[in-house]
Amino acid sequence: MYRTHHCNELTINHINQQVTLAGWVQRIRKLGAITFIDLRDRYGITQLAFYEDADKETFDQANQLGREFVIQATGTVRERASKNPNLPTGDIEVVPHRLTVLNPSKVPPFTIEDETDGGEELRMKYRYLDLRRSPLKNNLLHRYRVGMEVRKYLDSLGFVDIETPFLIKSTPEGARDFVVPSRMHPGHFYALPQSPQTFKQLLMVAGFDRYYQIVRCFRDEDLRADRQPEFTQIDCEMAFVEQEDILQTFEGLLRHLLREIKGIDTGPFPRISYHDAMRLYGSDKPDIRFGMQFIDLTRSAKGSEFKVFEEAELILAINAEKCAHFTRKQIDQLAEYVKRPQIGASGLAWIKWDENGLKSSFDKFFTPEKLTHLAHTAGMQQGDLLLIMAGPAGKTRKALHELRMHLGQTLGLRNPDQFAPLWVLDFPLLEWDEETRRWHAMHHPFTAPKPEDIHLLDSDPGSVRANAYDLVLNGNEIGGGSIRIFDKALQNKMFKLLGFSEEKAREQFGFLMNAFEYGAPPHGGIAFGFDRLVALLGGQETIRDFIAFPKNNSGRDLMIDAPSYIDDQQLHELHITLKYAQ
RNA sequence: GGUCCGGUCGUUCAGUUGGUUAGGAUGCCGCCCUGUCACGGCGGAGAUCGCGGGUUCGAGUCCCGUCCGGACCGCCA
Repeated sequence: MYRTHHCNELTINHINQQVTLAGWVQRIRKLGAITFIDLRDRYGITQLAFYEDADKETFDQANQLGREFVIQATGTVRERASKNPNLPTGDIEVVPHRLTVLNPSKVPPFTIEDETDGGEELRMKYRYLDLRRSPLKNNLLHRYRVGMEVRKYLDSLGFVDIETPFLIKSTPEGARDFVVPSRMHPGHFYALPQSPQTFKQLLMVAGFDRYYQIVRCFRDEDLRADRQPEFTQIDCEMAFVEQEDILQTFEGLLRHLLREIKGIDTGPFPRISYHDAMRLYGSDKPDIRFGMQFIDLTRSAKGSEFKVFEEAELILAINAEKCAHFTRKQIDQLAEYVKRPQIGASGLAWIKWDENGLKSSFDKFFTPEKLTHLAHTAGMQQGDLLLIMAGPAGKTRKALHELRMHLGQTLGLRNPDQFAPLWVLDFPLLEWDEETRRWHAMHHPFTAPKPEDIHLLDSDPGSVRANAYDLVLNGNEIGGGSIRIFDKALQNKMFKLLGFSEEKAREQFGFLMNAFEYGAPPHGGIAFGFDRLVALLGGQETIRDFIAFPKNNSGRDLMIDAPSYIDDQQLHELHITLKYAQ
């Protein structure tokens, strides 16, 4: 046995006991005739004290150690002469009489401290060292805890964890697939699942009723701070349910997590339709920790010589309460922000109401009476700053959404300790893709249209609403799902709308269509982005720090250096010839 | 596919109008130090300024290209 206790265990109650500890050398403090060593393991830190007078040999040994050496120390627990209240073990220290170096260490390339001096790239390359640091270590422990609570909750409701395959078939819908060449079938490829979607539906046909899986999914798209090419979903499906059953069940899941992990009870989640979310927030994942809902001024702002307003399809405003003190420079900076190419607004108009009365960026076009009327229509109070954007509807909503989020951030309204979940309901079933000039499934091709909208499928597909829902937390989509089509005829109709020939549909999804001929129950489900959920519950929006071995911005694993070339023999076996020389 | 930011001792940052012995902090090494816990004090070593070209009497600094990293847009049913 390498140790009798771990490094966060010993207290005043262990005084005079003989103990053996093992761990990493965190820090060495040499004071002349005393040397202190902070010994670290997963659980915490215990101070070792070496005295030249008492035990010269062990003292000399201790002075040979370096940072991150793995050592084993046997000695006596003593009460400290000067205690450290910041440490759970701060009342005691261990005075070793025997010291063993289990393994020496090179000097690490960055300091293993809570606030490390290492940059991102280096820490990714030496991820196993970065994970020794408390913040990262705690993130992974937090992730484990969230996962356990998910399992506890779902298990208590009779959900069954069933594994689904990773080597499956490529499908044209959705994201780009990661693809795996088949050695035994020349020219054939597996694809890694973007999600276990069809399999969980087949499990419903199989009668499993309530399925879940915390499962890896793969999408070959560009990365973001909150997006990795492989990521984890809490994937769920239920049979014999309506939308309301699913909302209740998974609202329960998030409430359970918030209660168990954060000690917060949010009460029932608000619900909003997709239509209203876009109207009031310009986003299908609004952050409702703060107000600043959109105000439609399209009618009331018209009727002047101000061309920007006159020619606009839509005029929207947000009221930044108590921001009338913003300087001209600050407002210009906001305008610059929305004019960045990523947002692409053409400008920003404003009305300021301070102690000197109303002032606007379009004063020369508006009479004072008209300006006053507009300010009142927008619900302004003295001290407020109204920010107005005008232009094509879609673009204006999007840009004002960005401005709202930016303001929320800079005004400190996006408090990571506050949790404001909501359901967004009634998503459109389809969206028109200008590029391919065809309809796309907004959620996925198996999503059921609302029964009352089915008659519009032929005449006005764009206005058909789906039984689809997203769970949004603090401006992040953390889960989404739908009631599925379980009727073969309707599913065929959907495929047709999406531009699949009958032959193509059978080739891609024939297995599902076949299954639907053998008694498919009504069913529906939801999937949560586990990494995102874990990060949000941890008070952050970057998922990378909650994944043990993540990929970098360009999809590389800097530690193992993947992806990489493979040798010709492997290529040969896989019947692959490279078009470009390495 | 595109936009923006960055790359300087092990690490992290500074480096002014182009002329510096390329600087600080931290880490590392050595000496001193009996109560530290971000210990302290003194001293020392440590840099092809990402790479390739160009402008110039002279480039870390300006220009072009390229590679790498980060953030974002497109993309992500």
